[in-house]
This record gives sequence, structure tokens and C-alpha cells, in this order.
Amino acid sequence: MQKRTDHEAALRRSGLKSTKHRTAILDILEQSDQPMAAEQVYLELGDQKIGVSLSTVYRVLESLLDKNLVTKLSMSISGDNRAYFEYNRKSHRHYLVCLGCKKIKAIEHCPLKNYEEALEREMNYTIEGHKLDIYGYCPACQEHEK
Amino acid sequence: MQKRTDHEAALRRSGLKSTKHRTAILDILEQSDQPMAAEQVYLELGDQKIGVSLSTVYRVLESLLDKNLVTKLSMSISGDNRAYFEYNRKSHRHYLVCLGCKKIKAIEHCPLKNYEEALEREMNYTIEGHKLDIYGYCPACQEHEK
DNA sequence: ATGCAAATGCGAACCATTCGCATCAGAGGA
DNA sequence: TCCTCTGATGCGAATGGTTCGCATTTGCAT
Repeated sequence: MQKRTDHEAALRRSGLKSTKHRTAILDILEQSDQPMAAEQVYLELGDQKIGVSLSTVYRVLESLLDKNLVTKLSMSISGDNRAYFEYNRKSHRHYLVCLGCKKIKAIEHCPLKNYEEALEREMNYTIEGHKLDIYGYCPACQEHEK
Repeated sequence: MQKRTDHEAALRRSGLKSTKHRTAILDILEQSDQPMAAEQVYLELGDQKIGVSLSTVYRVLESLLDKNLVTKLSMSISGDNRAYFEYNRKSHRHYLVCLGCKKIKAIEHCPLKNYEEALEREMNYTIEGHKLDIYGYCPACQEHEK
């Protein structure tokens, strides 16, 4: 985990003012092993006795997103319509989503490097990146089904 | 393209009544080369002089989704918050999304079969499927950037 | 310390989607 | 073919996540 001062530095480098809300939100997202919805972040801030309005949470998340300090997931977890955010660790990540309990696990290895290059040649696209979500049932949920 | 009677049969097989709205919506989605938002479907129905209310479009899409006759994309195209639907051709599809013009191309080949199997063993998950979206710039948009 | 632009709080507005309820229309049986 | 009954539809209101307007506050450069 990064130290708080690193978050402050990252904010400044991005041209954003460093405020307690922004550093707190970066801390929360960094320490979460799950992507979080805006409201979850808001509630966590409340637990930490950091008073903040929900619209500020949305605005902070939006500016962090602009600066690529966080990323927004494009998948719809558990069928709700909420957006989920996560700390941008700058490493290439993919997700393993459990269809039973809806837990999300990040997986490190990416099997797509070669494929992207082949696709660039074949389709004449310039490939910038990709998102890969894999769906299945985790060990615990496989148990429950029996 | 399937004939309309096939759509009627598919509806019946799924236990849904065959109505002109449902067959029309299946036709529209089948003939579209792009996933469509509910409102786009609604407007297209209007163009075809098929009177329908927007809530019916939503309800039809939902029941078609239940029966797996259409699928719902999990990606957020062009940053809007709308859901996109497409005809379920039952073949494995991935998407190449142009970051410039936001056009979406389906690509057929899937490079992930082996990877899924390896992941099952490694993580003890039962893998049911995956979604893969690849982002880049199409040939036309590469031109514009110059 | 001072001033200005950026950040925040609060509530209202927005917009895609869903719901309630009255009406209508397939699909099967008489 | 006609009846009936359940499921489908229309309409408008409600919902819920997200965004906006504006007055106030707060970083941070000077």
C-alpha cells in the first residue's frame, strides 16, 4: 500500500488540489480488494467520521477518473445499474466474477498480448487495451449448489 | 438472417407469447450490426410505424433477455449510462470498440479456451464464460488523427 | 497573510429504467 | 368460431443512480 503522502503527490502531479476527501477516497479504494460503488465509498467515509456529501463523492470519483488515478468498471455486477470504481494500480488486471456470490477477484496473468498484435495486423486497428471479465462459480458457491 | 416464423417459433419455445412487438424487436436486433439501446429500438419501431410504448420495449427486452434470445452488453459505450442489447446469435462473440467513433465490431475468434481451462484448475473455479472487449482506433479514426 | 480558482454541501434536476393498474390480445378449449 | 383466462401492453407516475446550480469554503500560489 502506498503512503498517504504519495496520494497527495499524485493529486498534485495531476493538477488536482489535495484535499482530505480526495486522499481519503484514494485510501479507501486502494485498500479495498473489491471495486466499490460511489455509495459504498460514501458510507465508508461516514464510518471513518469523514463528513462528505454524496455529490462530492461522485465529483471526486469523476476527477480521479479523468486523471486515471482510478478506473471505472464496465461490468454490471449483481445486475444493479451502479458504476463501480477501483484504485488504478497501473498493472494490467482482469476479473474473475463469481456468478453465485458476486465476489470479484482480480487475476494477474494476461493471455492476450500476442492476440492483440495479431488483431492489429488483421483488422488495421490500433489496439489500446482491453477488458476481460471471466464468469464462473467460486469454490464456496460450488459447495452450496450441492 | 432468420425468417420471421423462426422468431415466432423461438418465442413459443421459450414460453413467450408471439406478438408483433416481440417479433419486430427480434427482427430489428437481428438485422442491426450494432448493439442497440432500448430507446434506439423504440425509435426504429416508430420508423416502421409500429406503435409501441417505451416501457413495453423495456419489458420485451427484459423477457427476451430472460429467455436468452438477446444479450445485454456490460460495457459502457460512449460513456453514457444506457444498457445495450443485441440479438443472441449463440456464437461466441467479442467486441472491438473504436475509441474514436465508438463503433463496435464483433470479432469471431476466441483466444481464451485454453486459458479458461488453466484458470479452472489453478483457481478451483467453475468457469461459465467470459466477456472480452478490446479497445482501439479503427482505420478511419487513425486517419482523422493526423 | 491575501486573493483567486478550485472544491464542497445541499437540494433540485435529470434520465434511464421500473412499476401499478387498467385494458387488450394470444392461445387453447368448448 | 367463440370464450375465457393468463399474459402482454399503454400510460403515467415512481424510482434510483448520477449530475447540476449556486452559494460557501478551502487549497495554494503570490
